[in-house]
Amino acid sequence: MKMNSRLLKQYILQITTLSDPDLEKFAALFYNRNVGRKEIILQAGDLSLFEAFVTKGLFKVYHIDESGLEQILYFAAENWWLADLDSFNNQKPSQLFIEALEDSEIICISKAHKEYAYENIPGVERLFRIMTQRSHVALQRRMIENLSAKADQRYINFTKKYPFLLQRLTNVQIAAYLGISHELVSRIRQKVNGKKTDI
Amino acid sequence: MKMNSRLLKQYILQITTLSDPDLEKFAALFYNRNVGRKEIILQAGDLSLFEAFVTKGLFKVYHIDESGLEQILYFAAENWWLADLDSFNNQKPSQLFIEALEDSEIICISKAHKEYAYENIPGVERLFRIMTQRSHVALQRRMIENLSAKADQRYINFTKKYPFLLQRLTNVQIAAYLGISHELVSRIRQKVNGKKTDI
DNA sequence: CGGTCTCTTGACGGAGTTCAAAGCTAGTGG
DNA sequence: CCACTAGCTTTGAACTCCGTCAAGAGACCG
Repeated sequence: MKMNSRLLKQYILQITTLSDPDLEKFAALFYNRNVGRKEIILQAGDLSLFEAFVTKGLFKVYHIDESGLEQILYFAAENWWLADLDSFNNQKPSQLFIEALEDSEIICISKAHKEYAYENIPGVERLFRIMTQRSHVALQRRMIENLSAKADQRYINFTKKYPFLLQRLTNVQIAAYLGISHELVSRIRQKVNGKKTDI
Repeated sequence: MKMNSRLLKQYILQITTLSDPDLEKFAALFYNRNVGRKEIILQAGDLSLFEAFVTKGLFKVYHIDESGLEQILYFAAENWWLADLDSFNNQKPSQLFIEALEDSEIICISKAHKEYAYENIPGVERLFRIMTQRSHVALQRRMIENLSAKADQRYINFTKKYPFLLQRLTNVQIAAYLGISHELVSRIRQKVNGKKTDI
């Protein structure tokens, strides 16, 4: 427990200031959970019972449309949060799936404990406001990029932004994130790698 | 002033509970501003000096890419907020433009006044956390839709979601929001309207 | 009235999808 | 430890969707 919450505390202090006792108090509200590869911790239709911080491993957060195709909203590796904001905050059925892509470890907080933290630990409300604002800004940027850039540019931007994820993901997963076919990812990769060694 | 802040107060009470005095105190931090059609109230490169709530009129919030093309992040009519979160909160140069599409009226709050509200009016921090979470959820849904649906379906969804905006927008603006060419918007509209009267 | 903006329509080309086949990799169980 | 399967990647070919270019026809404003 101590080991895993250390990452969380580091993360929080990068965002806002929280006194040491408050930090401990907040961290104590989380519980540990190990998640095996391919394990699904949230299904569409379920109520999201917890919000989680990833301390080890990798997840995909995705949607499945009427024709059965997967759209990946985001990947979450170490130091990322896993949540379906809509389902968790408004206590309504989720439209998303969350699945582990590797054997992983997360620390979780329940809805009740989070409400307790909002009410009783000064600065937690602020922490989550800032976190959400940051995700929102990041998503806005991705939206603009998707509206303007072609597939090959989007792939290149992805490799620049998440180089540490590249070898942990398959083409199929990257394709579902970029909104293109996996065959095209393969072709773009060939083209891009070709250029690299063309010196 | 009284007239315009009434809309704001109504809006806030739909989201969270705020005591009457606190509501007044918060509303008093805003100032009125009239904005003429085609007036630009934020330019890329500028620092965003205020956050605004629209009480009358219509705006577009957009980005311009290297090739000079416009991508519209969102439209804001009555009861919507105008903000470049990144620029306003982190006090760095904006990457966005905000322009009035009609003669409009907004009420604005400065960075300093907003910080004051966060510190001194209980519930304001919570208000903005919830607002940001909601926008984020909405943007996530739009992202998923853009990843999966084809142009005609996206157009249809747009008309269902924002019927009240349709007659206030041009095809060019809708196209810049959907990420397609305005010629295609025209063609899709023909096709869809054709089907409607095909009874 | 003249200029600017918008909408529509057609023709063409290019980007990306779909389908299919084959090779490759890695995990699994006998 | 090898054989087998299942999933991943690559490649080609046909097809579809959509963007671009171009031109004409309203609509609106000064």
